Amino acid sequence: MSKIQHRNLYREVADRIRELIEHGELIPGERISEKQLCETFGVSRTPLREALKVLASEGLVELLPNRGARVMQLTVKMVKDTYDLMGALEGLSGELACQQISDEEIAAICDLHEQMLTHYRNREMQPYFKINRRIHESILAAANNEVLQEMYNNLSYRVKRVRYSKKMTDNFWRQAVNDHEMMIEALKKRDGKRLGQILRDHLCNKLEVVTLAGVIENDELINAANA
Amino acid sequence: MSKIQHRNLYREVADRIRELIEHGELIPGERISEKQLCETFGVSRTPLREALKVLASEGLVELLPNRGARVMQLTVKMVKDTYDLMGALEGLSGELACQQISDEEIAAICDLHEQMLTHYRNREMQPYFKINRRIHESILAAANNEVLQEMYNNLSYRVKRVRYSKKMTDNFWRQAVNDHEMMIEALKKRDGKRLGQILRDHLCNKLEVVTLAGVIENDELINAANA
DNA sequence: TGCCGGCATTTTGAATTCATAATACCTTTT
DNA sequence: AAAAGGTATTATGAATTCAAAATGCCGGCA
Repeated sequence: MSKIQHRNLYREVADRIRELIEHGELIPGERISEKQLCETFGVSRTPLREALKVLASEGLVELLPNRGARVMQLTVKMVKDTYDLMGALEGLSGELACQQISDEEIAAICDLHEQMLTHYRNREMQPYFKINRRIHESILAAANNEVLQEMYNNLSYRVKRVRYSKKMTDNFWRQAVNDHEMMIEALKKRDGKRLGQILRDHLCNKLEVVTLAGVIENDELINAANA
Repeated sequence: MSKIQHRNLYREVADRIRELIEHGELIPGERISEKQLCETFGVSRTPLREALKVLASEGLVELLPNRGARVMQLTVKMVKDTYDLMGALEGLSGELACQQISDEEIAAICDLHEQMLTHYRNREMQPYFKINRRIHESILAAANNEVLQEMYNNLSYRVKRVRYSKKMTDNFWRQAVNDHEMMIEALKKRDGKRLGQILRDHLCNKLEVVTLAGVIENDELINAANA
């Protein structure tokens, strides 16, 4: 029995705008016309503006007083900063998870790990990433810290756009899988310090940033290079 | 030359409500009457409701659809979770700070540290905490990661209310000062790993939570015990 | 030709109004 | 007297309206 979802318009609208940003249909830096969005969504300006306020405090859009809203522009530094943060959060999630994770949960993660390995051997990128993501989510969930989850998801959303532009070279991929092996090992031993360290240091996300940093200057804007 | 502050009403209102919450004039769990707040602030419902949306995504208030807003109720678990997170963030700030902090910045922090020690020796609680806070803020600033700063400040705001109820026993205090000595040492050596570890493990905030946890059950609400 | 200033238009900010969901109160019935 | 149901009231959700700021356009002027 799932909770009844009283969907307010502003939540709905916020979700839709998030999608638009994620899929690159709203260009970063470009001015968001309230009227236009109102028309496309078929709502009045009130819920739309409320949605923009929420998105602004999530860091997805920027509100310039008397000058409307625009999609937050990401710089390489911002992305790097965000990834540093996410690394720390993943590390914490690993430590906390080890303190209380059940045998069943560990088994489930090991199972996911095996599936991931299969996808790796078959060089199936998309399925690989999907499982990869689920593993990290499982650890995050096992940490049993809602505040942490909320923060992580928020950060994750901010940089979701740039994930499309990642390049997965064979070397990086192998390294990533190797890290996951170590992770599983640490998890089985419930070695929180070690799992945390692995997650912090070797966040597979890092390589994406490295890739990016090679191309774009530190304070330069990230162009909306999406799929 | 400071930036011109275009103060929108909703920002102003949000700030005011934050103050009300912080000072315990809005009781956690108690329903926030829109009309009443509108009258006290002398604004219409539109900016008020926008402010509430912002505060909600900051985690300070809770919006129940069709049922108005209420000040977020803190449970001991939530506070503990938040402090775990803040510990991780402080740890990160230490690591990052060591990578790029200048000699001048280190000197400034050492200076603050000396001031703090004086207040400690004189048993001047309030000044001690003030300087203590400034030290942590300095390290956070030296980390040069705006996203991190933003997150930390947000988390800090959420639990600001409970800080009033902390008890500083002699033992805890001595321990805290001792940690600070180690911190300074690590900072001088620019030993990021170590500074991070010290900050993570021995966040002086932790003791407050411990104190609290001794009195209140884990999922119990924290009563609005303010100064 | 290029720049400045004023008017018109557009867009945002805030108040008001209208609609609908929730709550309280009162009546009715057992 | 207590409970159930229905109506009245109140509070919230959303649209509309009004006000003010910003932008754009045009003409005048150097």
